[in-house]
Amino acid sequence: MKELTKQQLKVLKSVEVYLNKTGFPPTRVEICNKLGFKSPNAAEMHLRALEKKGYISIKNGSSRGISIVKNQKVFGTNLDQVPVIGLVAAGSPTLAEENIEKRIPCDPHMFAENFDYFLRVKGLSMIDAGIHEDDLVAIKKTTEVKNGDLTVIRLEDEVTLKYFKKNNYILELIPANKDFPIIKVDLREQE
Amino acid sequence: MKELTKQQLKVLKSVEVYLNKTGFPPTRVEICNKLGFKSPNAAEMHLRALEKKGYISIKNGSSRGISIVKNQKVFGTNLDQVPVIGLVAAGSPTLAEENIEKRIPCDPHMFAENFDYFLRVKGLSMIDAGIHEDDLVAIKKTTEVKNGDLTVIRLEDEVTLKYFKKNNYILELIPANKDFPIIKVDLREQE
DNA sequence: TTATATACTGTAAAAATATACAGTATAAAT
DNA sequence: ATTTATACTGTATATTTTTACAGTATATAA
Repeated sequence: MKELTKQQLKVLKSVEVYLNKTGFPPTRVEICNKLGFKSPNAAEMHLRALEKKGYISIKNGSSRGISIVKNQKVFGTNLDQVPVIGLVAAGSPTLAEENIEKRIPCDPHMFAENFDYFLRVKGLSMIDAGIHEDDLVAIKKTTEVKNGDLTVIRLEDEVTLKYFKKNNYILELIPANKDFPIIKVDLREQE
Repeated sequence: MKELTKQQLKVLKSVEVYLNKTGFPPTRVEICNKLGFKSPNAAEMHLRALEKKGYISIKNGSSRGISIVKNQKVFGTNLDQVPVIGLVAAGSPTLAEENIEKRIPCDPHMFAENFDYFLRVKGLSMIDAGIHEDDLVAIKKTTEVKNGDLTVIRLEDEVTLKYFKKNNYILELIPANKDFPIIKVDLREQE
């Protein structure tokens, strides 16, 4: 597990103490008061760091929506902390820390195959496949791609979700939205 | 422990389930949705009933400020659920359920002597003793009253906090506020 | 010297939340 | 027949809370 800074550890501990004392998690402001910060944003940023590193999980928009992540192997259901990657326009989505939006406790076997991470969808190019803005798409890393597969493709600086089709040297990337063009790539010209 | 109605039990269980699932307590609206109520006030009233009966404690004004009361003998510090009684103008304050505002987990030995319940102060008659509106006063039930004691006195339909002074048949009740009169009672006329 | 990461302050707005108040409905008790 | 307890609906408001944005300061690395 990723290491914590001194301040992040303080915040984590103060959440645990509050939880033990009251039975519910603290607010940002309560953490500030306890640790002597003067801005709720100080607590917010430490909490988000703790979330990224997998020590806590935060339910967005919920007051006191903090829960501490245990090494939970509860009743055989293996709840891992699956990372959520933002679909950034530039650069390939990787599991590097700076790309992790947060982690969600869930079973990677919840679908037929297991998967490695979630990708948060930006834009509307997949709308005909029922995938909307801000949806989470479960992604499995693989080296084998078959024609017709829905894939995460990096083309130069663009990362997109497209259907995959390859004939010899001609690669076709088909978006699931009629308003978007089919992209054709000649693999002899471009990688 | 006081018995619960069917609905109160449902609410208590749903709080426990939510807590186990998320790690933090539900809001009134979340309880409503889970149990099919259409008004957050439905949840509120059941929660307040559970609080009165000592099954949960609620931190007023805090979101999700619900904690489930365990039979806590944690580390030797005996945390009982001490009831809070509203100082109602008419009738004697008793530990009967309808008078219990709520319960607070605390050690009855936190002061020198132990005590039976808290009384919530209404009015300003004790202000010179440093007791203000809405303060909680720890009350010990007793049959022996000495002169000079601060006592809870019932006179006909009035319940008040007063200093106690008795000479033969003349009882004097002295308020700790110069703006309030000393009440003298001749015990041969009135009980 | 210019980034880059950590660690904040300060403010503000939108959303979530607790909670008060005024009703309605129903069954059981008086 | 009227009260009483339980169990709600529906609405509204004040407060709490999250969270975004724009800065500042400092130390370390390139």
